[in-house]
Amino acid sequence: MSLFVEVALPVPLRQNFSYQVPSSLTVSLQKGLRVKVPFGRQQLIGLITGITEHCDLKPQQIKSVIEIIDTEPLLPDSLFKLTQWASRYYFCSLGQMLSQAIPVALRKGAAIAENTQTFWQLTSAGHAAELSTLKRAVAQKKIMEQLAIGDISSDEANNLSLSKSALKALCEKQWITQRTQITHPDLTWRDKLVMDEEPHQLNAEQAIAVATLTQQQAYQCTLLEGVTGSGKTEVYLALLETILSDKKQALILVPEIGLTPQTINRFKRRFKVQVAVIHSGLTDNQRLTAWRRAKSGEAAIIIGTRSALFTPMAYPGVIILDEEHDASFKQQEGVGYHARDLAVMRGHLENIPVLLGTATPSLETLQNALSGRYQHLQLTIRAGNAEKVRQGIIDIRNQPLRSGVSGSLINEMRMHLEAGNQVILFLNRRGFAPALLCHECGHLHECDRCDAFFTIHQGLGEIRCHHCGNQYAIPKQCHQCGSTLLAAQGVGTEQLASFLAKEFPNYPVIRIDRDTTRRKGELETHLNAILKGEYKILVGTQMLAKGHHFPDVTLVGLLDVDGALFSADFRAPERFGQLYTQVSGRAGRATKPGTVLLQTHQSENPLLRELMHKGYGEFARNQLIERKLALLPPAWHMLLLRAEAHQALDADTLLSQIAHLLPQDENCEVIGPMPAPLDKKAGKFRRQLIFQTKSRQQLQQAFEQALPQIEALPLAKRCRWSIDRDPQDLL
DNA sequence: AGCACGCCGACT
DNA sequence: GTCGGCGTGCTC
Repeated sequence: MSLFVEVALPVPLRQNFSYQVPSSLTVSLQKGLRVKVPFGRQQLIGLITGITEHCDLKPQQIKSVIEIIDTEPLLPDSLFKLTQWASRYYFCSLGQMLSQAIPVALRKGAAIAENTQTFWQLTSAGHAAELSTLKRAVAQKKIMEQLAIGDISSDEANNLSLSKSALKALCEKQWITQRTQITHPDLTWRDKLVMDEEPHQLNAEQAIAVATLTQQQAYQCTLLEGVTGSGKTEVYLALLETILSDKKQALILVPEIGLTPQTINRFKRRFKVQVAVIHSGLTDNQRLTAWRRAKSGEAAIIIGTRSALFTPMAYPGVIILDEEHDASFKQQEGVGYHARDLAVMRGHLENIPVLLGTATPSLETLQNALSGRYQHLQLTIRAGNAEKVRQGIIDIRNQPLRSGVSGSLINEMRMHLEAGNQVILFLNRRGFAPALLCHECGHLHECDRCDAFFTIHQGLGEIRCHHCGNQYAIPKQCHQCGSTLLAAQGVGTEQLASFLAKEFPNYPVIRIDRDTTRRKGELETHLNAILKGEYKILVGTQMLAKGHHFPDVTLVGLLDVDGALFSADFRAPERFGQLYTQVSGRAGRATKPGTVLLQTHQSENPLLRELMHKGYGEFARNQLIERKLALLPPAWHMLLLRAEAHQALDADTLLSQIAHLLPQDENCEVIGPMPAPLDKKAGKFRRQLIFQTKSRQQLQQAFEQALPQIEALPLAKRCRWSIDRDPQDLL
């Protein structure tokens, strides 16, 4: 009798695949093992999700499993369940979810087994060898001398910069050889936790928070709402002390930009334990090593960005998500999962506490905290009695602006600079100018593949489309009328920085945006230079706002408040509130009070006024009420369907057909199809459809029911379309 | 996503 | 005459 397995494969198809298991392989069949299978013309590695004795497919359609790779399931039960849950929630296949959740090396077939270390050692011939014969081979002689003292691991060999070719040569002479040894996980931290650094004295609020958190034994989600400078990290560290002494591991998730050496060191310094750091810069093998160290329990602390959420732990103790509101926790490519939401689910499944920390909670989390689903802890005291910042609005209606800067802001800058301080200006448009305008005919130069204007990059001598990467030399003549009177329209960071350099020749200016920090480590270098005071004027996009603290900055200017506040996106006010609160929390310090200035055409805007006078907490609570009235998340639940086609009509038709398959009543709403905010991108037309329901279950149920019918639509096969549950933005 | 097949433009 | 562009279709 033959056996079949259902296999989840890393392909973007919403289904599993059945394979026959040759009788030679049926011995240790089990759910969760990896298998190598033929797939089309290629071979892929997938995970067994089920074992059956029957298969409905025609025998000639079924292929056979090539190899069973594992002897034990790849993932602990809780993580297997988490990816399963996530694949249902995000309407993708388990295979798609898994391909985000497991390290690439494992998807290529690397062993789950413990980490191994390779050593170089002398052979008996090597021991007997006469070193004087190596007079002309200095590198080889050095190696032989080292090995005579003792074996050397390949890591050490790298550190000692032993020559690779010399090692190879000695290997060929059979004087030395390699030996691999399984490194047994070092779990001594569980016997006795050793501290490397004395904990700081906690203030009353922090002590209460820590006392509350350390009592949590089972699943419980907590929002730790702490103003900037209130010492959230101290609370994390104190909680970690309890978790680690309880012999349990901690998983710490931080935003993409937050994983700086400073952050990591903060955790590394306090405890004498191994910390596994997982970030995008790791190679596949480094990532796998970190994964194994976490899985074995050797790494007591695992700290990483979004995808680190899926790291297995032998002794799960707590999940901490710092800067909970940060948008980088939502995956944008492929399956758009939200690490915060999945972290909460993982906490459930592992039955461990989850801690969400931020100064500016997302409305989703705030709602859960206010409704009592999450415990709500607050830190309101700023360390060192930092003085409250001075806030001001610069009304720029009818004001002359030079490169986007008003006279009042220039004056204010001069005062702060002359006092020896630093100034930051935020402008969320990189490049020199966001458009190229013909002075004679008024033609604005548009990208030929997108529905967007070209941004001028003066320094590069190029015009670029920020949406598709299209680029040309800056034209000398208008494309429409041939006039040579072309003018830059609007202001970008490049122009702003060069204007300021001229205006303030004695104060060095630095620009921080995606253009100036393209290379790896460049951001770090620039940040350090800023901290050292090498620059006095800092110009940047939001990139500069996140997670960095510059103690000598006393003036922060936000230049494009109007653009940030009135974007088409429903989350724009929330985002602006968070940005504003983050930057104003960072201006100045105890001895140097900070100033935050906003340039706007809407100086009377009630949202702005509320934010400035009542603070983020109240602003956010009112935003929640508005979202409820507008039937928007988190009050209602949203699913965004995007379709892309060369013919706008195809995308439109597909989405209308989908719209007809979705229920519509007082609890379910279908909006669209409508053009996506960027109508045409990279030569393709984009349309979108929003499906909203009053409750989460309704959305799940209704869409699960409609999905097979949607997939059966003929257009659905020809048209590129995607599902985004809980979209971050509608762009 | 890969990978192959197939059909039209600019090159040795 | 071919190389190579990417549109289309398939994967147990």
